[in-house]
Amino acid sequence: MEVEAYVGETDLASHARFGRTPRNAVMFGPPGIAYVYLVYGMHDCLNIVTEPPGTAAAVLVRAVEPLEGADAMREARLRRLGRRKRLDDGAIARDRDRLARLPTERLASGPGLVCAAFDIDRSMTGVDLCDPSSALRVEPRGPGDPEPLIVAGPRVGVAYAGEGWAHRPWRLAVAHSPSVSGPPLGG
DNA sequence: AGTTGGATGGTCT
DNA sequence: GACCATCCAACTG
Repeated sequence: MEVEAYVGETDLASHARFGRTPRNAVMFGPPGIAYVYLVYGMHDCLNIVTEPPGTAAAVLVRAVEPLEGADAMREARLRRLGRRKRLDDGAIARDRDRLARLPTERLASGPGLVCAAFDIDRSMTGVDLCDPSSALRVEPRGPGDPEPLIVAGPRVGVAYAGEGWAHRPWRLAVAHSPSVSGPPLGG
């Protein structure tokens, strides 16, 4: 499990840095709501709005450790790959084989991969992730589960934000989790 | 095992 | 018209 915090309009790494726009409007609303955007023309990324209305903060879900549903995640990722423009039968077979070999803990180990594995796209923006009846939701840790140790490091891919913001340790992950993305972080 | 570059389209100045 | 809160294949050694 791995997330990144984006703390408001003053955070020059955040989509909220331009103020309220059509894309980021949901960030200015109530917390617990999904904000899904498209990066690099092909990858969806899931955020959870985290602060009361008026404060445009959110958490980017960068990686998740699958506890169940691995087969469904493999199917969802294969379907998403199927939307690529060139798809001959050989390429599809190769994708299926690669996904079958991919360890379960790596099925959602990246922000784009989380959305591919859970079949999340921009149409999910606005969904209430705290409503137990939502198809997509977050749930509290089980009563028997121990509180995990959290490690922190700089956020990924935000060099454009400049010295003041780029290396703040707002990338957070469960220590020793097999399901994290990108560069290792301290701990 | 580490590096490089292509894919691909929405968003903002 | 530039820039991405990315992923993966195809190289190098």
